[in-house]
Amino acid sequence: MNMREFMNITKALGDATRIRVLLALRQQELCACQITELFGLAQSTMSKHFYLLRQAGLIDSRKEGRWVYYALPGKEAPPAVLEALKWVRRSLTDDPTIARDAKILRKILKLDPVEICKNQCRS
Amino acid sequence: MNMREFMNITKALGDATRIRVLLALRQQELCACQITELFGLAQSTMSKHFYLLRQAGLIDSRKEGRWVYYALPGKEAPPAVLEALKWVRRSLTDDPTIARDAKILRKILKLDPVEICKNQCRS
DNA sequence: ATTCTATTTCGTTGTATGGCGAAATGACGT
DNA sequence: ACGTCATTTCGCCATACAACGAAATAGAAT
Repeated sequence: MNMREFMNITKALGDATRIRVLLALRQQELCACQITELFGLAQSTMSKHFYLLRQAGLIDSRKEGRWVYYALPGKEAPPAVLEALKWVRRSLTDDPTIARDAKILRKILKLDPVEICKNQCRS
Repeated sequence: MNMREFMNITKALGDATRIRVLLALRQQELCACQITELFGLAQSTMSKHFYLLRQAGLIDSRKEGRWVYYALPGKEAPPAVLEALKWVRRSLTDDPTIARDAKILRKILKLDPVEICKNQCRS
C-alpha cells in the first residue's frame, strides 16, 4: 500500500463520528438512514462521512432501489484495511460512547426503516 | 482505552509528516534536530508534530542537556498504541517516500549532530 | 552573570474539514 | 410522464490545523 492510500485511511479514522459508524457496522450492515438516525446529524453530513469511509476502503456500499446499505468490507479487502478495522474494534470495546451507540442502535433496528426515512425527510 | 485517548491517536496518525516521523524512528532514537533535518520543515513546525505524537503516546521523549531525543515507546505502552505502530510499519514497508526518507536518514546519521543544529539555527 | 544554543511557545496566515440547508440525482409507484 | 422519496452534490460558514517567523524558555559554556 502506498502513502496516499494509507493516508486516506488514517484521515478517515481521524473523526469520531466515522469511528462510531465503523463500530455500528460491527454486527450487521445498515441502511444510510439507520446510521443517520443513530447520530442525529444532517443527511448531507453523513453522506460525506460515508464517502470518505468508502474512499478509504473502510466500508462497502450496496445499492438496493432507493436505499443504500453500508457494511464492513470482507476478507478480500487490503490487509491494511482489515488490520485498521481490527485495531479500532479491539481498542474501543468498552468505551461508554460506543456502548451507548449500540444501545440506541438496537432500538433503531426494531423500527421500520421506512418510518425512519420519512421522519428524516420531514426534518 | 476511551474514545478521547483513541481519537488522539487517530488524529496524530492523520498527517503524512507524523507518519514519516514514526517510520524514521523504526531503527533508533533520533534527536529533534536530526528529524527536523530529514524533513526540511521549520523547527517550530516539527516541535508541534512531536507534541501531538507524544500526547498520543506514539513516541517517548528523553531530554539530555539541550537536546531532546525521540523514540518509539517500549512494550509497556498501551496495546492500542503498540498495535497502531505495528499497523503503520507493516502497511508502508515498500512505500517510495519512506524508502527515500530512510536513505536520507542514513546520510544524516553519518553527520555530526552538532553541525546539523548549527545549520538549522542559521536558517 | 552573560552569552550562545536547542527547543518550545506564541501569533499569524492560508488551507482543510465538519456542519448545515438547498438543489440535484436516481429510483420507485402511480 | 409525473410526483415522491432516499441519497448525494453543491455552496456556504465556522472551526481546526499545518506552516512559518519571532519571541520566550531552558541548558551549557565562557
